[in-house]
Amino acid sequence: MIQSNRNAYHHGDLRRALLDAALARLADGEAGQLKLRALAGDAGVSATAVYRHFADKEALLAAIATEGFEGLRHETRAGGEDARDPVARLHGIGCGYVRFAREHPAHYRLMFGPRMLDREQHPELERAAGASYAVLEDTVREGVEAGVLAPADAALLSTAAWSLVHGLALLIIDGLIDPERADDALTERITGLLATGMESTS
Amino acid sequence: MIQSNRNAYHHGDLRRALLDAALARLADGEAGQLKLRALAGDAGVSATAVYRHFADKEALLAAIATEGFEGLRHETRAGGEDARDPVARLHGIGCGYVRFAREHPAHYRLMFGPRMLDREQHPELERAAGASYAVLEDTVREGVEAGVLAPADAALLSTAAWSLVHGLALLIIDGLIDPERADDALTERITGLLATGMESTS
DNA sequence: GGAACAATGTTGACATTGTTAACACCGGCA
DNA sequence: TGCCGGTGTTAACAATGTCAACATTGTTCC
Repeated sequence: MIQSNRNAYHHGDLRRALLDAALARLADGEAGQLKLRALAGDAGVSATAVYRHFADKEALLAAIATEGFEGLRHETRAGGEDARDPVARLHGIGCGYVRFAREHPAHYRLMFGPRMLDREQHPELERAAGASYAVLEDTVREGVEAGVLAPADAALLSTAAWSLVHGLALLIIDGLIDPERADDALTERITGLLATGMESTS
Repeated sequence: MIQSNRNAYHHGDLRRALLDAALARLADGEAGQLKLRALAGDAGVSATAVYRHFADKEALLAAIATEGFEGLRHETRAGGEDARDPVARLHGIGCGYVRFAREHPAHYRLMFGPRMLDREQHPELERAAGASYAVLEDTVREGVEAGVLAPADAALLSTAAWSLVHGLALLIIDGLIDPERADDALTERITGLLATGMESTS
């Protein structure tokens, strides 16, 4: 386990360094596409060295997207943590979701940008994405079982909630919603509208 | 006004031909990026001829996106046409919206894909996008004025509705929702959940 | 300890693609 | 008729993903 073997040739953990470089560029805005040569340069390494750690560019992007989904999972979980009932938890999750997208717009776009078909070729991505969705899904199921959410198809409610926060997140980071308005309060009020329709009317 | 001057040199309406080629490729799925050389080839013309009609690739994409927004406007308008009250009209609009995305996935992705910042540099795009959004917005306003929608901030209701259909549309075309389930009925049930929260509770 | 071997980097080259520059053709107007 | 603007062509360049061949290092086994 070498951890920082900077002997001018072997890098130590180039894979990690490349991912960090990519994350840094995403955090900086970096409107356009990530460029392998640039990432390699950031890591102080030759362009083709990338291929020792990633099959191709798509594999690298998949790895980044995977980490994004892990972050999204944490943010949503944290958002719903100190909520008493499932409905309040859903609100927290929704706010966490949109907040993640707002704080990491380029990263979020990458997560949902490149055709999702390739997810089937990147099991890690598939798993991470599923895990992040499960946060929402599980809470909805909880709510249905607790009787506070309409006993409709639970999958339907999850899909609706996901659609709402996903759409809102994208509209915000694409600048289609006035950035002034785009804060937690907006998310809260909007998710509140859907929550009303999801609540048990019994 | 020459319309089909195929004298081996001057094309007649290359601009239109290029756009049609692009639309055809989008309709064919065409997972990746559109390539200028390919479009030029489809039109039977040299790669650089494109630049006589479009400043650059982005301008061509903007033109395509513009036509997409016009199509979206028509589809949503048609969807809400024969509805009696504003709420029913909103349902129709939502279904039309998602249907457009389902029927033209690549086109829809292009419309929202490339950073929206450049919209400010493409007035046509800006206008078309605004007009398509107005269909939804106007109907919401109608509903609020008619008293069937909650007298909350009308902009909030519009944003919520847009978020929901936009998110749903993207989840569907990105394959994140089981294609089996993705039909008008799904849209209808999901928009129904939000509509409940938007309706006037007086 | 030393020799094979796997892992990891490097250089050089190639194909693709967007884009520009310089030139060619065509149709209309003075 | 001759010029000119609009339109299309070829040649070439730069950026970028990727591969092949080679170099270097770390490891493992005798």
